[in-house]
Amino acid sequence: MDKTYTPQSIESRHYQSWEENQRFTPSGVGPGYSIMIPPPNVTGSLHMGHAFQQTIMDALIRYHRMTGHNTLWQPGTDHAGIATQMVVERLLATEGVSRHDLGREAFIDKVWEWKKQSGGTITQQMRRLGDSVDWEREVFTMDPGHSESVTEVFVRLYNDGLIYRGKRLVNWDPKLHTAISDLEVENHDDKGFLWHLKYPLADGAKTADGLDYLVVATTRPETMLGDAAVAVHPEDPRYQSLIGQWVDLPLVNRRIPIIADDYVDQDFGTGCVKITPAHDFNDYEMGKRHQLQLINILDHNAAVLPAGQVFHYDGTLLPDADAPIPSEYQGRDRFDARKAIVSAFESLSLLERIDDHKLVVPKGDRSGVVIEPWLTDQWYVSAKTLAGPAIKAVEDGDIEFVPKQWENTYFSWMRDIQDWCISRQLWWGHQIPAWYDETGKVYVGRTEAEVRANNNLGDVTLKRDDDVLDTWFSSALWTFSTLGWPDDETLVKMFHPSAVCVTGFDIIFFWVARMIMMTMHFIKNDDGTPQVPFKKVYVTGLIRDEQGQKMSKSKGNVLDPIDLIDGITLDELVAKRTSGMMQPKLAAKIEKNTRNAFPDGFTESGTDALRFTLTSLATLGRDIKFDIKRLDGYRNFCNKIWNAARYVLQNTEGHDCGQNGGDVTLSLADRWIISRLQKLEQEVHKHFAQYRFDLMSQALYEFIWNEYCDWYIELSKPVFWNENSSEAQLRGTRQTLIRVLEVLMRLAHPIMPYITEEIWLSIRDLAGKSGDSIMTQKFPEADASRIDEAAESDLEWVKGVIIGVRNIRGEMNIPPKKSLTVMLQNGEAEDLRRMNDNAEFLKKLAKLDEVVWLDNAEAPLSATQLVGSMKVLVPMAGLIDVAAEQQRLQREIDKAQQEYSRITGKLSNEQFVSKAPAAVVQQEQAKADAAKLTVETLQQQVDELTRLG
RNA sequence: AGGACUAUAGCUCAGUUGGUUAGAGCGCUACCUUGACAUGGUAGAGGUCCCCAGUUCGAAUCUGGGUAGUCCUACCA
Repeated sequence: MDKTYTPQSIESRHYQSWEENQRFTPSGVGPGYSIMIPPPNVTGSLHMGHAFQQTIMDALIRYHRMTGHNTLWQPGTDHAGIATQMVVERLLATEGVSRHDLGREAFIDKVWEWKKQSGGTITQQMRRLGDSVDWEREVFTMDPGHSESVTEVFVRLYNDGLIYRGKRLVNWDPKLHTAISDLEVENHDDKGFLWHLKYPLADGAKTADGLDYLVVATTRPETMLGDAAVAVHPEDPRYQSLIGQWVDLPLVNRRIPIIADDYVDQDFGTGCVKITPAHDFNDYEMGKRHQLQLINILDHNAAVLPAGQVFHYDGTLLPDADAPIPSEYQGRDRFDARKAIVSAFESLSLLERIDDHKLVVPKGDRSGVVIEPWLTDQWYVSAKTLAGPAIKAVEDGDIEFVPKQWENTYFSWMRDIQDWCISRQLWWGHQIPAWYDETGKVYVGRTEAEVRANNNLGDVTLKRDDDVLDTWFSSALWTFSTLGWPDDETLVKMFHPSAVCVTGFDIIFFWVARMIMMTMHFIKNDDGTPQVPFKKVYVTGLIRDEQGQKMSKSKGNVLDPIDLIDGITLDELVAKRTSGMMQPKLAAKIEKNTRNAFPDGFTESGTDALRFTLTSLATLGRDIKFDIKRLDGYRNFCNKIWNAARYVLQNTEGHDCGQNGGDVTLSLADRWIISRLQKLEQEVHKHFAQYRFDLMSQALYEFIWNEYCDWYIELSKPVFWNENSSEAQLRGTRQTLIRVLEVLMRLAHPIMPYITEEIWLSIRDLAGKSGDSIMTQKFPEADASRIDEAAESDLEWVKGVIIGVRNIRGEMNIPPKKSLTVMLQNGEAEDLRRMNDNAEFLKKLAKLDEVVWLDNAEAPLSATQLVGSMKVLVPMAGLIDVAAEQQRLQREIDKAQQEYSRITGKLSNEQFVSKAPAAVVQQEQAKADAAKLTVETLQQQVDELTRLG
């Protein structure tokens, strides 16, 4: 092995070998265990969140592979309709070409081209991360197989009456020219205005106050062009007499009725509300109740139409109805029209006042522009029906969220679920399998031929629906469509339901909930009951930057996991973060922040260190602030492992490690580390079962560094370097040294695949193992018979003495090189036995010349530490300042005295003694006794120093 | 408006069913280049567990209230 740990030189080598040897392919043996990767957007690249989730998935997959499961990790990427289309359009825009210039087919060809080029980025990143996904089964959501599933699901849902088409208000994105679902709308708090407009009463009517107008308040004055009524509360005394009367709508000269509806809040503004059913969701509902006219005044750009279009609620145009729009507003953008309309009201003295107003503005999550409620024909999924079983599955525990509290989030959304608008006016995506004849009648089928055949259409002209489906409609089928549904269900039987869905809380609604609904509708258990897509949902926190900010490209604080693995200079990092920005103005700020946060860029850490860092952060909380210091620490940990392995090899290679039998004598240290190892194995299994990757990492770190390296390796040295060691003793320690390391490599492999493979291959033979890769080895199982409590407490005693001596050295500034004589006094028979058994360990690790047992003999002037009741004495003879030692002892005495008083106080409380469990009382009593003994013994020692000194 | 979550060492975080002297890493202090490792070793300093009240023999942990912060959902023109 090389002297230094260089991750880059081992990582690519092993990944390539795993892939070439098809180690990621399901074994075909054992119970099925599968995870379907949340498919990343094909045109993007993986960020820290992906690295985090994929590390967890890979750890689970590798663990289950090693515990004998038939394991499949299904990879793939998502076509991400809007996002991808935008990326490609932006690319085209740099050449001055729009998608309309190209036409639909040519544009889609361009997208495929881009996908081909960019899709490799993600798969390359996944390989670098060590993901053991089954590449042979990789799926892209626009692949023919997946597309076929999408069509099949659409057709079946349509036939089941769960998909319908209708003209309704939708969230319209006037920039992207498509409908989007509720979930894709982000509500932003914003400061705006409340315009108070006067609407003159018709036919000479007057208000209770004698005014000849009503005042309505609005945040969107331009919508008045489409007003259909003014509403008041039915019990509002101010307007009782006006209900059923009319107002003359200014500018457009239409009469609109005054209606009563208890939706109106009497206390807000004037208590009068203008109703625009075609441009507001609440108004739409009210309009429906009162059969008001639906007057659309905007086009797909959210610019004002030449004339209002009046619809009925069944979506048909009312050709006779008239909603004229004055020419000065026609064709003007909504915000432009707003200004013009406000000033028109002002010049007509119809603008009462303008108030500042805080409001919530809906914006498209992709485009960022203000969403317009707009009347269009769209396809919907009746979500309520599908939601029923999906809710029940979680209620019944067929699906469990980890952590559990996310179930509430899920329930609250599912129980109030709205119909899902699934059509998108895009070109990139799964085109809706619906055809229209010349009368506009719709036919749904898998293909045009099927539609014609099923409906006896002969050679009637049919036109396919232009729209595509919401990307999430397709990804909702992910768990079963990737397994070959509907053509071949062999793999569905083998791998479905998947074991766990590892994802972020931000897509519980988008994806998790919809997967559950769709899967349960289409996939059934043998007994005919709906089958869930996965049994667990492991919800991870979001990875935030070092300040706790969400990572985003526009903030310039994203981290590319590969940069952490390979390292990157500050200049390169700055360049990366400031390139291709939507708002180049921010570049200077980003550069400054970056230089400030990472003045040295990143040094190479390797995949294993990154993965270990990510798992150690995987607590069951919400947010994770990514602290680069943690990564540094775990890179050092990898280095520690590397060097420990070097030590092990140096002392085992070319020696007899008992691979071929032979007598073996185990030292106390050997028995101790073996015992500790069994407990570690138990712990790791437990943490996997409970998804506590943080505790698992911590347990491994703790064991490897603080037990194996700090103590066990050090304790092996006295055996190896003692010329009196027997062949059996040497063999025993070599064997333990190598075998414990070998087990540790298997235990750590799911988290740190590369370094464990590298080391495992070098020590395999010495450890008496065979096989081509650690990946296919059995995961360690604890052997309870090897737990040795006696060895553990003996070794604790040994450590206690050594630490006691080191403490005296440290506190008294005795040079580490200086050999000491140590005396043990006031001990019991057990202490004597332990001393005799472990003299070599003590001498070597505490750097002692000798250890002397004092029966009743008087001790010389000494510094003292206690191990239980036994005194560990370091004779002072010129080494130690008496006063200093007395002071040090006094501090210890004070501490113990405090402890003693605290506990005796507790014990003298009758309530405590009578009500607390006997074991607790006993334990407290023991603690009190120990503290008392400490005080007495140390006090005695202080007196002794006074007497002798 | 409703709901969820968070608050523990200078920083980033653990702390299971109430019983610890409240832990880890990083950082800090002192000492140490001994033959796995200075990406290291040894020893150490550092905490009003956000505040108040309650339950209990006993509260970082349970309950109620408050403060601060984060997030989700909904939204009155």
